[in-house]
Amino acid sequence: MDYQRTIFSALADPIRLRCLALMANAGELCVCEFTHALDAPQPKVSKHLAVLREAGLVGDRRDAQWVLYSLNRDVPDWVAEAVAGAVKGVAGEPLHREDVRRLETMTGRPPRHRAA
Amino acid sequence: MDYQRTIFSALADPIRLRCLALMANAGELCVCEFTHALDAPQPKVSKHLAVLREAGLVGDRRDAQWVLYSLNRDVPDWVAEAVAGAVKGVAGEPLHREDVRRLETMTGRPPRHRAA
DNA sequence: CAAGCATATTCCCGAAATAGCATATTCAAT
DNA sequence: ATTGAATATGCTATTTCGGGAATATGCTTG
Repeated sequence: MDYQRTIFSALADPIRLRCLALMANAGELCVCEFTHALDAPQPKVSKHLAVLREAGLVGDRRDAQWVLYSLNRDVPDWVAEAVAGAVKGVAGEPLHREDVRRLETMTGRPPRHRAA
Repeated sequence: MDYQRTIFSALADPIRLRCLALMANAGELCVCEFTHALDAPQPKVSKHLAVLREAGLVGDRRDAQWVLYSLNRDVPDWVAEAVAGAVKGVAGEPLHREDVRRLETMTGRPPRHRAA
């Protein structure tokens, strides 16, 4: 039952939900993109992404100086369902629209390479 | 964004997840049935049910000396989706099977009346 | 190797969540 | 009115969580 707790605890934070919604929307993102879109301090963002990673909800890969995070699709069905619900819930929020806008107007975003 | 946090925080506890799974399985249940099925102290169960109620995930009604709790179906779609995922996740756990067994073998369960 | 950017980690603190125990409240029956 | 069962609440101790600031690590380029 610890696993369920881990999953839902990971979902129980606005910053983490906003990160998930951004990834659902834009695919792979690096930490500085989250930082910019959320308008939040980098260590804070980094720590929250670590929580998502440790819960197995996201994967990360290094590309040059960036670390790119993306949704992990390889999760149990019920987890995917819960995450889908979470993302839909966040997508309806004005705050999320602002996040998307800030992301899209961000300058100096890292070049996009293909994932493995 | 506080609402999302409330919902997922409510789901981020094993006792509460087990309660939800029991209700999904057996419909309306009174506190003493939860207490017996979960094999947990009554005040603890009562407080966790209060968290679920305050999050809007369950409803309660009084019937004579009992208070009956049941899943609230009148929630946003994304909430229903998240809860469905949670319940599925719990349903696969051995612990939940034991909860169901303890509930079914419980003696002195309150008589079932019809809800309004 | 030095410098600079991107990211992760550590430390400390205040806020919030949880458990356990005792006690209060509510209702039914006598 | 009193008793007993069912439920809720209050209190305290403990733990967990999130934020902020500083710092460390890793990668890239010159």
